[in-house]
Amino acid sequence: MTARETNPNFMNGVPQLLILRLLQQEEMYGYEIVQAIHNRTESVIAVGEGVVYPVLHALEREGALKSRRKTVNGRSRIYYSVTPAGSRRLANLSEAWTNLAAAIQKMLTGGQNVEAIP
Amino acid sequence: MTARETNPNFMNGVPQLLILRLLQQEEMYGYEIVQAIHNRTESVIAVGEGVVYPVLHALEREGALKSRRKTVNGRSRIYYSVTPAGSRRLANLSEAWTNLAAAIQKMLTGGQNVEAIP
DNA sequence: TGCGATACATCGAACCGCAAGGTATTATGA
DNA sequence: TCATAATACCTTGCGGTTCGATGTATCGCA
Repeated sequence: MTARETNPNFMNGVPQLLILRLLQQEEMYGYEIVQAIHNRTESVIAVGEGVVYPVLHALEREGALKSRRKTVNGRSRIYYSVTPAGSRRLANLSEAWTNLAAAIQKMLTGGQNVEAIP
Repeated sequence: MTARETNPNFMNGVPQLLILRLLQQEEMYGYEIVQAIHNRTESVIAVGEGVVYPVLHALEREGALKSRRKTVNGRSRIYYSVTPAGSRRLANLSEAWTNLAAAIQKMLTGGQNVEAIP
């Protein structure tokens, strides 16, 4: 085997994925996202604000999210929602994750070798 | 919320998990593991030797693996197999992964909020 | 005899996620 | 009333993983 291609950091970008998914369902602000992930995964996943905010900024910079300022009860919030580009991004990440999870699951539960490709 | 607990690097240790799983099924050596992961996941996951060897060394150092030298066709190979401690480790990692994957899958496919805990 | 595959190994760079810290406002409650 | 907790935003340094490149040596085959 001369070509040695591996996958660049195949595990990364899960916070990205979750955030995009949440925002596709519903407009949300940073602090709310932190809690939403905590609640909806029943504490299995708990990302802090130090993860969420940088991701939001990066995604907006890349055009996957758009934001609008809104003041509620004297509290200034920045609501984010996905753009069409973000929606496409979500679809890609989502599929990649599904493939990955399936592959791992298969290794964990599955038996021996895959049949050799003919 | 004063207590801000998150999960320490929840995505890491997948190579560990896969390697332990392979070795539980069958004694293998490093170079073989690299290809086995490649083959059995149908190239969805491709970890290089630079990932596998350090993990093997670390796991052995921690007592999760044991090794024996063996020469086949004039080629010196180091075969690894899991110890009881390694088996326990595998069980833990495996369960953690399953929970994680389930939580993410639920967010990706699921609808809205989880019902509030009564 | 020279190239590709086998088989081991290490190291630096890159990257990500985490904890911790910082600001400011509003609500709670002692 | 005055500290504390919760809301809401944000940045930065650290640590740990993973990746890619590189190195060595042997074997088989053309």
